[in-house]
Amino acid sequence: MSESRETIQPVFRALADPTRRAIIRMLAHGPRPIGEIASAFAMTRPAIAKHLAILRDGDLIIVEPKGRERINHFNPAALKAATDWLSYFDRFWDEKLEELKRLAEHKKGSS
Amino acid sequence: MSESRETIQPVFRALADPTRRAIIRMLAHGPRPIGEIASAFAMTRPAIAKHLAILRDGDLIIVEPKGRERINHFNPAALKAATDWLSYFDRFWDEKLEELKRLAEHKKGSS
DNA sequence: TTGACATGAAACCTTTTGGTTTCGTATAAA
DNA sequence: TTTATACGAAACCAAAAGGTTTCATGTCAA
Repeated sequence: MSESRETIQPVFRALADPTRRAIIRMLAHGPRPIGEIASAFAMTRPAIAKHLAILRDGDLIIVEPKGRERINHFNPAALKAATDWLSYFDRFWDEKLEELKRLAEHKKGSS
Repeated sequence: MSESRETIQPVFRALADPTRRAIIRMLAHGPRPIGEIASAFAMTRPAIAKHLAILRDGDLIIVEPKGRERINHFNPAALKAATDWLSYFDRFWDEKLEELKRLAEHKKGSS
């Protein structure tokens, strides 16, 4: 009842940082080694390496060792956990909309 | 280009904590004052108050002052920003699936 | 008007986060 | 077989996050 899957925490955690979201967008357009990713940001390679570790933890990227490089691939399937969690609230939309509308009316009346 | 809206950061930040996600689920079933929310968790009221502040920052809840109570209402509309961000990646699904499939095959071959 | 209650707010503490610099190591290339 | 390159890993640091206890305040109810 509490949370559909325990795998959801690492995903939402990964999505919480703007740099990591930017990395996801970048890798969506094609796999890249760390060095190439790092050169696109105003921070050092080790900093990016940590972000990649967190993304890996959420299974959002998969690493392909290739010679002395390590190619990072985006794994869109991992986003499904987050999407599912969010879609649960679709059914509350109409109901809550009415509730909040009434609330706004009252507030207007008492101003 | 970087991020559809700057309003997305407070939303993803709010969603990153399991307690806050639990509060959202609770409030989806009906508005509640702080005290009632706090009594459902193994932490103090001020701790919950901080979580509510972060949720408010992401516009995920709206407060209705009512006498000496402050009723917290869930605002599902605020989740749209996150949903939209995620849905952008739907179009990469098939493409990446193939890419990762080939990757898995290669790995199998070289083990 | 006095007391109880629901809450906000401040001060404080510990752990996590997001970054850095420095160093070690495996692979590719000269 | 050197040398350059791409990376991982460790040690360190400041700031943010997630809690706590304590106190002040506004509102309801006797």
